Amino acid sequence: MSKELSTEEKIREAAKNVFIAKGFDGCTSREIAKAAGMNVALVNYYFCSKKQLFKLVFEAVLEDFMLSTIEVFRKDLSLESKMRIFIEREFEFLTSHPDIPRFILSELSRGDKCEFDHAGILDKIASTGVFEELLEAQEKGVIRKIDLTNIMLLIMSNCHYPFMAKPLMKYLNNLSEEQYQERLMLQKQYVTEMLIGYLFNPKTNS
Amino acid sequence: MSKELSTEEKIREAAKNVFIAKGFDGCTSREIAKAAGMNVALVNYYFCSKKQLFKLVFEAVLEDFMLSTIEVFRKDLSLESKMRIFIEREFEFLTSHPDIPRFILSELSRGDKCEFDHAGILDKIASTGVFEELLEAQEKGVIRKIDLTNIMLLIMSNCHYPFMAKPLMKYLNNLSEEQYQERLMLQKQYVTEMLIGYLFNPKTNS
DNA sequence: AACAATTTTAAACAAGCGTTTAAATTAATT
DNA sequence: AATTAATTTAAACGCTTGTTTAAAATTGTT
Repeated sequence: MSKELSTEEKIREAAKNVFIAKGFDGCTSREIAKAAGMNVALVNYYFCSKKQLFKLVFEAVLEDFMLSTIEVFRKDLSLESKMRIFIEREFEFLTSHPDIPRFILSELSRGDKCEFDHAGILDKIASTGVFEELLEAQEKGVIRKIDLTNIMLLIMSNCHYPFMAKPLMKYLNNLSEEQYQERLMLQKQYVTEMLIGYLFNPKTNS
Repeated sequence: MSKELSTEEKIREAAKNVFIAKGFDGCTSREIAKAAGMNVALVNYYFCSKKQLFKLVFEAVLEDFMLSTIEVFRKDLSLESKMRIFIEREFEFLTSHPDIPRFILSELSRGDKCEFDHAGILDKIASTGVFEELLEAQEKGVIRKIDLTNIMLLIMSNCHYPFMAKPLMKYLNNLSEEQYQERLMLQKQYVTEMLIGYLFNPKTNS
């Protein structure tokens, strides 16, 4: 635990936590400064404005979120193994960062905050070769012929939503935190089986 | 289009739209009043405070959202047919109200706004007999033996998330509104097939 | 028509917002 | 050690926030 973070880094780190927890509209510059143990004016000294600080934080979080688990597709494994490991790691990442999907979708949905620079993300995903691999597998009849957007949606739906819906599910079903974590680990298995079963070996299904 | 709404109803209606679009933190009392064509003071005259108005709106939206499509389980159809029709109507409802899932999950995740009264919702869902029907189907081996919480999660993930993720998916994949609507309609089919295939006839799968 | 109750309005309130300023402090350079 | 630059601070700026007030306008009642 090296406490050797610069003032700028401390503010950026605190801002990330506060923004993710409360959203851009739900927090104040003073709250961020206090969380970083700093004076309010320092936020603008280093980042010009709350808006600009948010833009920096959001872009970093989005990139980290989209790229953290995609690396598995560079490995030399079968597509099915990659898919299983990808889902495994996606659940692992979200267990540590359960608020990030909601944060990203919420802030993106009111996009007038600032224009986000996402240019590189899809390119970096593409650089793993995952898209070519999927298309090739479709032509070989290994996986179902579905638009990649829909495949992404199927996988992301089943990985992200269980974490986003935690307050609702705990509330409706009166579950403790531990109980919900149990359901999450079960959900990971079900989701993996279901997605693999649906996407792969399409000849036996349709 | 009867414009015969009372002042109170006009404010409630405007508040619903503004809250759903911008969130509790993202809008002001004056904005709601203007959207209703009313004076600011009238908001507090009829609803005491912004917080209380929000609580009323949120509870109504949540109840409407959770109950709008569950009625199909009262019908006299096979469980599989009910499931298909349920998903169909869920997508239909969300096509008209695409922002509601994100609204509910966002506002619930920072629950200190006010305590929400949800007591009746699960009871009303239970009154359709859907839970008994599912448990019975599980004992008969018709559907996979999975905790109801996980079944709910599977269905809700695949119905809600595609609408919540619209800004992200349009952005990442450079899709027009029309193109995304196309994917949504395809997604409905895929989700239906996948869920039915996974949940039903479990003997042939595991 | 006169009165009372309800509804609507404009104006104001203190408190908090993002941001700026200018002075105080620390660090770097000569 | 003296001087300059960079950092940090406390205080203030104008503005918006949620809410309240008290008067005006409308409606209902006798």
